[in-house]
Amino acid sequence: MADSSLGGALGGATRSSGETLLFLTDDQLRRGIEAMFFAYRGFTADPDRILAEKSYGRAHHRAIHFIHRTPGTTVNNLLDILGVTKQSLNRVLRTLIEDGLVQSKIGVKDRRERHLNLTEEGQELEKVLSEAQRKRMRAAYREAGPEAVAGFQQVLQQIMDPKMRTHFDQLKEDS
Amino acid sequence: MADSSLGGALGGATRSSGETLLFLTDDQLRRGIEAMFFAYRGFTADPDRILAEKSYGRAHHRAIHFIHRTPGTTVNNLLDILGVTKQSLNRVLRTLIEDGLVQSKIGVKDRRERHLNLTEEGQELEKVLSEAQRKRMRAAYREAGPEAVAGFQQVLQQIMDPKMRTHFDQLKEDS
DNA sequence: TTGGAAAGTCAACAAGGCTGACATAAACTG
DNA sequence: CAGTTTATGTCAGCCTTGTTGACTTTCCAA
Repeated sequence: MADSSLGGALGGATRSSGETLLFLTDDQLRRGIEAMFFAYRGFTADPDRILAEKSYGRAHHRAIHFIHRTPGTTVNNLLDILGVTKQSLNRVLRTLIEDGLVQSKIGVKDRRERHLNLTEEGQELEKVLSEAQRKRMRAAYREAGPEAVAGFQQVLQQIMDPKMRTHFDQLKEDS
Repeated sequence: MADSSLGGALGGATRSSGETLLFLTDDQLRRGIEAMFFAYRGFTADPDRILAEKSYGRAHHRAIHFIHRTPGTTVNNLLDILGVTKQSLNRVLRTLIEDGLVQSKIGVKDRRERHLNLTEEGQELEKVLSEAQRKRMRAAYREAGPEAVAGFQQVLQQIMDPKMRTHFDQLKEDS
């Protein structure tokens, strides 16, 4: 086989336009996979500690986060974003409503719907949680620099399922 | 306060050397946080489907991954990397050993230790799982390009807890 | 030879996923 | 108006995977 063949394997890498794509080797991919694993642990560590004190879990954090992001959202919309069953979400929402962190209002146009909002107490917890998480992200961003951050965002968006990317893009819009 | 003061807030951004660091606004940070959430779901989706068929879970995948990465590792070392309790890990390891995917050998130098290795069957499952996960990462890397990938790695490393970064770096070395 | 480390086990519990079944109210449709 | 669909909530039960605490066995090392 001639050396000039296109797309041939080269030590696990692929070849394209005569350039070796080293960033696509299985080794590079494995590093990315392990980085995702270890980083996600760090990513959730700070909120987890705060939540544990209040005997809440990550599920509560996610609900609080997205209710904060899209105030007045319906249960169905939240289910779609969070990707869990309504039974699972309902268990979490019930405790948040009982504890006075979330308010559920019957829809005006469609009275079957429940519109969810954070109460003042809910806003406070959201702020504590998000600030703890932002603090770590801010430090990471600062260390890595703006170009790295841009790449970080690009790759994460590609990793998402297309449906989740739609949700992500919609959240981005109403900044 | 004079306008020339350093480190003053500017529309949520910070100022450094006279340059506005837009990538450090709370809005940018929030985007990163949401991207991590949605991307991690995609990241685990493919292996999760395969594992569900075999009635295993993510915990089994993690054990298999790191045993594959560091053959002959001890239980204690694995505990350190995975960051769970030995009871939790033991439950997972027991099923993997019973099912013939993992082999546990008594240490030669220190007979208290158990050295873990994947059996041939274990290697096969590991390959299926990691190839499914790599496939998505490979597509994401290809779409984003090498510079984005470098940034992706940099930011993830900064998000990790220092202790986890040590583990990550050690795994990187013996590539 | 004895203390302590490594490993394993048992029990109990909780969070947070899941399925299935069922209830209710409201909206929609023919 | 009757029937169907939709949105939500709820009950019951199951699974995985995390936790703590107590205890045993093995066995290295001082």
